[in-house]
Amino acid sequence: MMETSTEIDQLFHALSDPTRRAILDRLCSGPMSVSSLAAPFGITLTAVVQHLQILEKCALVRTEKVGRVRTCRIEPTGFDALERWVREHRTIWEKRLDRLGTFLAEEDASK
Amino acid sequence: MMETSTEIDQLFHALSDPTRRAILDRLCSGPMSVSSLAAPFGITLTAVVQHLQILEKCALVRTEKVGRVRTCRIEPTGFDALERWVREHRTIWEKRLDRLGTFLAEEDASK
DNA sequence: AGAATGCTGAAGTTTTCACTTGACTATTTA
DNA sequence: TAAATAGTCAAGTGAAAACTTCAGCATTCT
Repeated sequence: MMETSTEIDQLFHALSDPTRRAILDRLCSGPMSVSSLAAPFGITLTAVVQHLQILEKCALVRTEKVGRVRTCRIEPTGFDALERWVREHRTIWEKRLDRLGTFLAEEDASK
Repeated sequence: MMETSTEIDQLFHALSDPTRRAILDRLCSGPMSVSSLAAPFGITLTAVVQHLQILEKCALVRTEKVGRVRTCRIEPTGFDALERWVREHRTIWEKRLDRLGTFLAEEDASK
């Protein structure tokens, strides 16, 4: 169902995995090679690379290969997209809360 | 891997599905029974209920059954948790960018 | 040159996910 | 009271997700 696999789908999906969020946290201390990035996680290098591909696809991470070393760094674009989504939806949310407020006020007045 | 299935995992996972986000959008126009909520989606009632359970578990939706009708409404708690996560991580992100700035400045100075 | 390092690619496994079917229960309505 | 309505429950299906293993291939070090 839902044939439109949007950017935001991928973004939320990427962030829903604790290992992936841990990778981001780790990259916050600065750029890193894949293997030193992978070191503290108890999973294979391959698995970490797969996570990186997912993070890269939604612009949370950027990687660049020089020689045999691939360096990974945080890419803020994806995070910006998340912030945008949150900001847009907060206003909708607030509208709804206003409506609820009105409803409660009306109910109160009718007593 | 990663035995700690935290709240934020569930939250991001819940929001990663387009149908689930559509359900939220729909509920923004006000509380609704399960069947009228489900009407525009081309999936079974059962499927919608399953989505609702996921949304309810991470406090994005609240439901209440009166008689044979279950009324669904938005519950802002989950959204608050998301905003908190974004806010916390924006500062980390910014720190990283500062560090990058420092790095670039240092590199510049050494020329 | 030879060995170690850093990563890549393909294929397989297990678990989780989104969804369905169909049979059932409780509440309204006619 | 019978029939329609609103939702529930248990079990099953197919595809995607999160890994793994293992065999390769450049690059760098000795």
